[in-house]
Amino acid sequence: MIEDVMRILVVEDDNKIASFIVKGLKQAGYAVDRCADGEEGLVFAESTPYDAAVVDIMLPKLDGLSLVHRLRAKKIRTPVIILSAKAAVDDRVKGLEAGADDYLTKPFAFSELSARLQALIRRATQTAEPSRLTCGDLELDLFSREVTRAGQKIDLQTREFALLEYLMRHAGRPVTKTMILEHIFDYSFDPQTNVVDVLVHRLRAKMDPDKTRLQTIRGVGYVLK
Amino acid sequence: MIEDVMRILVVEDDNKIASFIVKGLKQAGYAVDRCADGEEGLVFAESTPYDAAVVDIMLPKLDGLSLVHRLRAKKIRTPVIILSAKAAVDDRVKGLEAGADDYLTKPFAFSELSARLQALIRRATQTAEPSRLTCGDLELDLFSREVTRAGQKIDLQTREFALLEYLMRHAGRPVTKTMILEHIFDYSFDPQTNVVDVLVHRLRAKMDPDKTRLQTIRGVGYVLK
DNA sequence: GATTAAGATTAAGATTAGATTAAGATTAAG
DNA sequence: CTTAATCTTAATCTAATCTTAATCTTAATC
Repeated sequence: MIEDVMRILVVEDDNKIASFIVKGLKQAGYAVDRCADGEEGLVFAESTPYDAAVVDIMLPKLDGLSLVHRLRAKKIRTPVIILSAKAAVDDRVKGLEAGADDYLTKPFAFSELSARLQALIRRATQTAEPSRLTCGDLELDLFSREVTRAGQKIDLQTREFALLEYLMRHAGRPVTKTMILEHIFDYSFDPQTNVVDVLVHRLRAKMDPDKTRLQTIRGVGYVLK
Repeated sequence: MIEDVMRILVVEDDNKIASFIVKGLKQAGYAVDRCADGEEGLVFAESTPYDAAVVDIMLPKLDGLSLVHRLRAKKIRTPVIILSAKAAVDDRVKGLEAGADDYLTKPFAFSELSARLQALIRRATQTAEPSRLTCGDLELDLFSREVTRAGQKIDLQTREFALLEYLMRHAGRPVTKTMILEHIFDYSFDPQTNVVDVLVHRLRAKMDPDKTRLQTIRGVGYVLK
């Protein structure tokens, strides 16, 4: 199965809490977008297929419960965890009624959020993430973040690692520059630069200098053989 | 450690009692498996490293005492609480002779079972837990709180010690800043400071000034090699 | 073979994460 | 209550890594 990096949407107006969540999730290897109010959150959640969303209940413009409600009305079933200051049973019920999948009261430990997110995603996708990808003599361990080629350890930077992971998940299929731009750089438009070319070059230098595995398809993009 | 949910095996043929115990334990945060007869219980207990087992004495196919006896014969030391209808001293003795760790007579309050389980697990993990961690030439004695590197004694402050212990327990795997923040500082929100960086720096200065062992993974955290 | 466009390569400058330091605050010990 | 140890904060410094842009190479087309 072809899987990308898990994408999480965080809708939270408090900058401190938001940055705490975003940082933690990024460190855990998720791609994270953050919105500061409900309306923005709705737009994002509608336009991008996130693997899960973390939504505060108290939000400017459009509150969390209404956000979830509207999403569900539009048949968007992105798993949602509601964050709330109140632990009241009534609130929990309201949240679940609105169509949320889980409910967490502040303050919470990040590890708890992380565990619940993972559980939600696993439930939604019905698949346990493999912790290691292989492709020929290439091995990539998602957990320890180690990459080896023919047993030789290779040190990669964050972006390089993300690119190789992406390529390995699409092994044998062409990966366009636009896809890379979107997934690794979070650009939704062509920034008219050669960032991707430079990144590919750096990755190749470390992991496939002869270009035997990571090949160019002119006019299209790249393939990992 | 949050990631290690305690696993409990319940071997009880009476569905009512079993579901009462299982529900309660799950609510208390344990991962619970249930078997309805002794043979099945034996298979489960042999194949999975449970943190504890709750075993009824009267069971189809294989009674509770024999089950414990066979487990012990196979050097499986999972702590076991025996459940029995009889409060007789004689029975209690038999249970303990068979290798059980505790004995509870029906009917019992769930809180009592829970308390005894906790006590058992604590006792078991304390004895099972090594009093000293090693990682290459690094040694950390949890009892005397002494740390040595290549035999050289190193004086660490409380936080530094806690961090090193945490890193050693996760040796070879990346430990994110958020994990450290939560585990060592008990912050459930990003305090927007560099406490972790400073702590890591202090630990390194004392224990690995060359950064050969405690390495940085940019954008993620740290690894102890 | 000349022309042109895509991609590769390189290096400089900008940016950012992390390292280092030190001062002030806090806590524990005497 | 005083002192010493330790912790937190914040400012500054350093090095990793990202981006840009210029130049070079290769492949396709006429």
